[in-house]
Amino acid sequence: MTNKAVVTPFEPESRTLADRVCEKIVDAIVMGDIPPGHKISEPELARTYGISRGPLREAIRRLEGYRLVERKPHVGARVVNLSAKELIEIYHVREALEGMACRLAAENMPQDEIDALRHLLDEHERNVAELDGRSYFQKEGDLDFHHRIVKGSKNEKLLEVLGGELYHLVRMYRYKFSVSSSRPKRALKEHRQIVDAIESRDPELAEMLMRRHIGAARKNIEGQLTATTETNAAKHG
Amino acid sequence: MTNKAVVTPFEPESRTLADRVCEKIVDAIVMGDIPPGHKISEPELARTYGISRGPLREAIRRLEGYRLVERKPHVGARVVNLSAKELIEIYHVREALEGMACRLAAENMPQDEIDALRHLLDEHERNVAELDGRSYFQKEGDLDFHHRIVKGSKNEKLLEVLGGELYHLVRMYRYKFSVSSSRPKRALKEHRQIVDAIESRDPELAEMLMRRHIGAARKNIEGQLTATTETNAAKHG
DNA sequence: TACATCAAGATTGTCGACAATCTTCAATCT
DNA sequence: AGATTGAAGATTGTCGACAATCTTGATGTA
Repeated sequence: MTNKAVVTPFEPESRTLADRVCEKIVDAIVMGDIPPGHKISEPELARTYGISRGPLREAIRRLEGYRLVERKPHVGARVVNLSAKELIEIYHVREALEGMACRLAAENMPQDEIDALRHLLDEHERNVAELDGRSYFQKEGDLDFHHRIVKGSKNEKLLEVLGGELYHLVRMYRYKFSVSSSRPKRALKEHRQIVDAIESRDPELAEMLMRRHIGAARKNIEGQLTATTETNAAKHG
Repeated sequence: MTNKAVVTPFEPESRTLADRVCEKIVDAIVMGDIPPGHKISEPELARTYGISRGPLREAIRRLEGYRLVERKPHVGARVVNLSAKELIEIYHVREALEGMACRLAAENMPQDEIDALRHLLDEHERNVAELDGRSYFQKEGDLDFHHRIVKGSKNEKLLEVLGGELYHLVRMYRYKFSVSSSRPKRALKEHRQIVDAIESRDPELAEMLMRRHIGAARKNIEGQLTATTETNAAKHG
């Protein structure tokens, strides 16, 4: 698990212990260092990170808020197990929320942020050309694009919901399935269309394009999952 | 199986201390017993509820998850202050999420739940007729209607997001502004149209009607708020 | 008078220990 | 043998105390 404590020599660490430890555990879970379904033992993790159980419990409570772990009273916390059904559900939620975010961005996003978004897409295009897609940067870059649009909506609650409960789960799924955009060129084209709609200040079109974009990704995933399910059925049947 | 302690004699309070206290504080905040902006003092509340600071801090962490309080490190927690801007934001989020919920309900809601929903509306109609609207039952009943549709979508994540971060805030706003449906008859008619669309298994129409319904409520609120703002401006200007 | 400095008090963050509950596994009974 | 009961061990829930940080108000100076 790449322990990592011990050092941290020059760090004012103005934040609280729970803050830092929570961040570390989030990464460990998202990147699969702590596997899905794994028990979260308070004494063990407390030893691992060299802190007491108090701040650790605070961190675990936040993980629960991020929906990364599930807790049962007097039993403990386990890392969530990612089911295909839940992944589809998340994409439905994203379709609704990011569609609305895109609509609002077409109304509220400042021009300079739109320009920056275009530059980001140019950069992505270079990455896609160089690395032929399916790269780490492509994955995180896609999230960055979506995140900027949500910020551009100037709706704090949208940002809270998407960033609080959904963001980490989406990251986790991507690391697990490496599914991201298996069609990077198509996705990039759709991204450009979305920015065009935002810059044209056309909320209806912007929302529709974003919903199609996410809906297409969902259908793509549904296809992959049913395929693997059938494969497994063939194996075991 | 049937173990479950045989009888559950007089509330063994199988839940944890933090659970129960959290519930009490939620009600206290939502109903205005603890006013917006008020400081949440850990020692004070611990004395009030007769528990230690440990479980109380756990409860406060959950309140933070519900967005009912905001916490700053080394400073403490305060009850959120409800701004008009935030209320509008929440209605945008609801429009997106409940619109999607309604679409999915048109696809997945079982017939018996649709029937129950119709009965609920009949009951509401009686209440509206008797009490001439603006009653407590009307407020909670409206939330009940919306809640059932979200459950009917059979999408757990939708239920989590709406129930976890938004539900309590909406309740809180209603208690504070007593704004709810200032047009109960109109709202009831819209509710019936929505159920019709769901029963017709028409996802497009169902989503559109729900979005219009919530959008209308938002515009209604926007009107009231700008009106009061102007009044205040006139007063103080 | 207004502003900066600093000390006292209070509050939050952290820790270690005890109590309540759950899990495990061996012994017993049908 | 299979199921059931019970005790041992471990884990979570709860508590009280100490340390670190913030807030408040008084003091002194320009």
